This record gives sequence, structure tokens and C-alpha cells, in this order.
Amino acid sequence: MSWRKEQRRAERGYHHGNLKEALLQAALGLIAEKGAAGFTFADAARMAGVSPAAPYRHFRDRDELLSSIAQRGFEQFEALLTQAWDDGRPDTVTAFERVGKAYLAFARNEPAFYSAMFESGLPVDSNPTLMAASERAFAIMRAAAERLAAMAPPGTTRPPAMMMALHIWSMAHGVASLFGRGDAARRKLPMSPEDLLEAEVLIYLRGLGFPTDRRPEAKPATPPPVPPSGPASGPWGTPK
Amino acid sequence: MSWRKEQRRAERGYHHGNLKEALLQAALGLIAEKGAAGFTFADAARMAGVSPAAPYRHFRDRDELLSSIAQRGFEQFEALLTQAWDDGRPDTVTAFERVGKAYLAFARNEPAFYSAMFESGLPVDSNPTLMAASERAFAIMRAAAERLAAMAPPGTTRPPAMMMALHIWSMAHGVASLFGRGDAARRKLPMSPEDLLEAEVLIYLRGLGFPTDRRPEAKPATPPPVPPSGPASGPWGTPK
DNA sequence: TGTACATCAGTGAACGCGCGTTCACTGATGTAC
DNA sequence: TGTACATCAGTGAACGCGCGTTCACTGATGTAC
Repeated sequence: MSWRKEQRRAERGYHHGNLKEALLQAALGLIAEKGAAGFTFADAARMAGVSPAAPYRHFRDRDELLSSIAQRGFEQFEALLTQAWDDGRPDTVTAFERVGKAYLAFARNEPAFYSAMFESGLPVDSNPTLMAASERAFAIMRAAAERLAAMAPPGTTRPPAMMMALHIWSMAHGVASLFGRGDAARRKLPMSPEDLLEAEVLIYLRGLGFPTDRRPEAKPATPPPVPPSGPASGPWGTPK
Repeated sequence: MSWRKEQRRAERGYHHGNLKEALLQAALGLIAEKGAAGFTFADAARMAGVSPAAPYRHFRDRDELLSSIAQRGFEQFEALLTQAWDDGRPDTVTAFERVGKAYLAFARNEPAFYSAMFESGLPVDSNPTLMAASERAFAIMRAAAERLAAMAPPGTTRPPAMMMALHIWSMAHGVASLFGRGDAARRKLPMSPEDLLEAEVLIYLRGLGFPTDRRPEAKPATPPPVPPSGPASGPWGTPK
């Protein structure tokens, strides 16, 4: 135990050199493992191989560390969504769906960030920096919705983009937190969360009047949300 | 401090008489206030005006108390959904929507139950009793979806009921946990969560081919999900 | 109706533990001359 | 290039705290006779 610590220190010297980053990484690991509520300042210090007082050189308290993680999470989230949206290429519907998938992928691959951002209970709207980062991420979804709304087929009413964005957000968040988490809390599902969300979004878009039997020019990858005909089989089971 | 406790004991005598129930109530209050992670066994005892050792007469440990709460939560949830569904009266779509609203109402009015059930991180599927209660609640949604699927309009494919149920569940859960919580963690929204979810569900159902401009026989209460025409106004803002 | 006794819900003192936080300190690093 | 010194990241010991859990106990309640 003790020799481990001394050895570690011997390897790295008196100064850690990169402690702030190491603490963030340690906290991420702990949150992923035990949830945002179960992570402690002392634990993060221990994991970084440093005395319990050391973190105070870099963070005022536990909450500031948690906020930093959420902040960074929103930034990565924004980058991921931006990339997925890809300014609506090759077509708006395809890109829109890719955003939904990116949301899920983030929740699955980065459960620690996701927890800190959405489930840690830290008051996002009382921290301006955090709030701004959160809104930048949401702005991507909102922009995507805006573009989609603008192409509403003639004869249909143009749906409010803000509403669409909130709808998609809630779908993705619902699927992610019920079924798509990287940790043990997720519930069993007869299919992948990705497929579930994709079908949900497609049906929703069809409900708004968008044609979703689309993209003759694109790859034939994704299966249709509702089986074309005949008795349904596969993960859904057979409807009575 | 101490005289308070003695007074309380003088009032009720040596035996509490209803401690198990009192502990459950105390825990509910604490969870609602500080989240499922922030509630402690000792705190619950204190709130019930009893020594810290007393709860061990009724619950093996903190987790068993938490499970009891989740259990009871699922039961109340099931009752609420059953009542909302009302066996599909007066018509399936209306009843289906009422189920969505009931879900939201539960999340808002019973944040403590909701936390214990969905956000406390307790492994639902490793506790058979809890699992069964959870599935009974979901069965209501599934039954509703089943009925709805059965009335798929001619010419459209009958959607898998299981999928519909999961979709509705994820919509309701997404809206509830992002915007509809009774506590401080909820985000600001330009409209009520109820309206947001109602529009979402209606658009989704329309996407499945169900007529949602419905019920000439019923009360004219709920506004249409998408404004009929003209520049959108109200809480959504004006689309560009 | 009264008495003896078993039962068991709740007491309170005690324990070990890990946490958050502080403090005077130490020693590595970089910079001015 | 070398030396003196300021800076500041990390130490380790210490603190008070509240938690979970145990234990022998106490006293209220109900039941057998």
C-alpha cells in the first residue's frame, strides 16, 4: 500500500505536473463506475496518487470539479452533434437522424459525462458558463430542426422548430436514460436502443408530413421503422 | 433539541406504534428534497423522531428501505396508469394520451417515488418483487399500445405494440426527466411539459397513420399539436 | 379479574470509518541578476 | 554559467463530522393461566 504510493511518487517526483487533468480523468472513471453521487473528492485524489489536500490547488471543492466535468462534457457533446449534423449533408432527414444516433452514442460511450451533465443534480442554470455550453449544444439540435421545418412539404403546416428540437431531445434522452446507459441501471430491451430511437424519430417525422421512404441516392443501410408487411418477426415479436 | 425529542417521546410513549410507515414517509420527504442519493438511514430515523438504531427493526439496511419505496412507487404508478387508461374509454387515442399525461403527473407530483424507481440506481432486475411490480406497470402501457395497434387504419401496416409502448415510455420519461421534475434540476421550457408531450405523442400517432383530428363527439378541450395555419405564435415563438 | 411471563419495538452508548477541509511545511521549478 | 530567491504544487498530520452498524438494555404490550 504505502510502498506503492512512494513508488508512484518516486516515478513522478514531488510535483505531479498534470494533476488537474489527472483529477478530471480520475473523477470521470469514478463517476462512470459509481454514479455522479457516489464519487468523492478524496477518492479522486487517491486515484491520482496524490494526498487528499492536493486537489484544493486546482478546484475550490467537489462541486467545482463536477462542474468542470459537465462543462467539458457539453463541449464534447456539442462537437459530436456538430459533426453528426454535418450541416445537413447529404440530406436533411438523414443528417437529422444521425444527430439522434450521436446523442445515443454519447450517452452510451460517455456515461460519466452524461451523468455529470444531466443527472448529477447540479444546477446548470445557476452557472453561466455551464449554461452557455449547454445551450450551444442544444443550438445544434435546434438548427437542425430549423432546417427540417423549413422543408415542410407543401400543403402541411410548418412545424415550430423549437418544438421539434425539444421533441427530438426528449426522445433521445428518454431512450438513452432508460435503455442506453453504459452502466448497470439500464433496462432490458428486445432490440438495440439505436434501432428503437431511429424508428421513433422516423415515425415522428412522418407524423409531421416528411417523406421518410427516402434517399434513393444514398446507401440502403437502415431498415424501415415499421416492417413493410406480413407477420412481424424478429426482436419485436409477433403482434396479435 | 433534546427536550424536543423527549417531548415527542412523552407524547407517543416508548413505542412508536407506526414506525415502519413513518420511516417510509420520512424517506420520501428526504428523497424529494435531496435526491435518492442524498438520503441517509440516520436522517430518516431522526425525522421520525427515533434513535438511529430503531430502523433496523424494520429494514435490513438503507437499500431495503429504498427498495420498499420503489416497490410502493411502482404500485401507485400502476394504479394511476390503470385509472388513466380506463380500459380505452371513451376512445383509444384519447385514453392513450391520458396515459401519457398520467405519467408526467406522476413524475411531477411524486418526485421521490420517481427518483427511487428510475434514478436511484438500484438494480431493478435483480430484485424479483420489484421487477414484477415494474413490469405490471409497464404492462398497462403495453396493453394500451396493443389496443391502439389493433385499430391501425386499413391500408397501413399494423405497428408492433411492444415498440409503440417503448416509444411512448421513452417520450414520457424523456420529457419528465428533462422538464417535468418537481425539483430544481429541471430545465426551463417555453411551455408546459404536458403540452410538449401531448404534441409529441399526437405527431407520433399521426406518423403511424392514426387520425388525430378526432373525437367530434368528445369535449373540444385539447388544442391541436401544430397550429393550424398562419404565423405560429405563443410559447413556441415564431418560426423563421 | 388479576398476575406472571414472553415478546419485541425502541434506547442510547459505543465503535470504526471515510469524508471534507485546514494548516504549517517542503521541495521542485523557473527566473533575475 | 552559476547563484539566490520567489513561487507555488503537493505533503502529511490533524480536526470535527455524520454515517452505518452493534450491543446489552429497557419498558410497553399482549397472552396464558
